[in-house]
Amino acid sequence: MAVNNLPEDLEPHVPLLMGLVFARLRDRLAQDAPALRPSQLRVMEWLPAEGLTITELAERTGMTTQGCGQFVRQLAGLGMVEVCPEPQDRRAKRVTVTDRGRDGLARAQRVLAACEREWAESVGDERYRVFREVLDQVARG
Amino acid sequence: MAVNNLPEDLEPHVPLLMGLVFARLRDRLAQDAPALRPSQLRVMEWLPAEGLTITELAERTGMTTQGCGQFVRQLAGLGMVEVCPEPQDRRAKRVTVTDRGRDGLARAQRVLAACEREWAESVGDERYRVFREVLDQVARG
DNA sequence: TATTGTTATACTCTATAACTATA
DNA sequence: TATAGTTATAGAGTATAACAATA
Repeated sequence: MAVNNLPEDLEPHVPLLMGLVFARLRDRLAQDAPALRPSQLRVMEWLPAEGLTITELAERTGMTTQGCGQFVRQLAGLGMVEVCPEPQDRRAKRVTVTDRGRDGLARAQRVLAACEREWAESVGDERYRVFREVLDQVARG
Repeated sequence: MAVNNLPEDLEPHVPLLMGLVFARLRDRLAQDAPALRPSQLRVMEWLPAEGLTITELAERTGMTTQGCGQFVRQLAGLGMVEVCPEPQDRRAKRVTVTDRGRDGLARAQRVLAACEREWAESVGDERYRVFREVLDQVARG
């Protein structure tokens, strides 16, 4: 359960509001695309078709290689990614998305897209477009 | 370290962008208002001057009473809140913010406000106003 | 030596279950 | 019997440190 009944007159700060949005998205994903948890999604999303090594994936996601390795093992156990030795460098491993993984990702992305469409309809397309642009600009610093 | 170099042409989804904003805020708070961690802030913020019982605070924050109790104990240990028995109901405890807690909160709120001012300046006041409104509307559902 | 990945360990942020004391 | 709070335990999502294998 997340906070839901914000006092009408309160002006909450940005992280509180974003936390509520996160909770809403988490619930929708758990409902409609439960095969991947949000944290797993966050890792999977960065894998291109040709795959990446664990170190490369860790860089993309902003995690340590250790943390990333743990997620890769988890995801491999779920059949979402495949881990193969790299012939060029026998230290490294190449992580690629499986069909199952692609399906899980696609489902999650459809859920997120549906949420965004609902929001845009609720607040107005033009206002939502501005929201999206500002969010992107602020996030990129 | 969080993801920072998003590919220029990529259109990332909302939770990814919000995650980046969160990371930015977390770093700023750790730098300029380190006395309270974000999760502690999230609990403290809901305490009015007259205080609340743990059960009431748990409702406000959307946590379980157990989780809330743990934060209250932590915060009491840091001198940020004071926990007194309720004379009317000897089962209950009243949690109130101390001077130290008020100071920590005020510092954190100043940091958040400064971030928002910077963002507004960067993207334009009117566009930031729309962003804030849409975020509020989406968060409240 | 530097890099890739693993193992071991630990910390934070919660949750659930079982309990105690009071109402 | 229901409610306020605590204790015990656990799981998710990371991190750091130390290591092994390879480059």
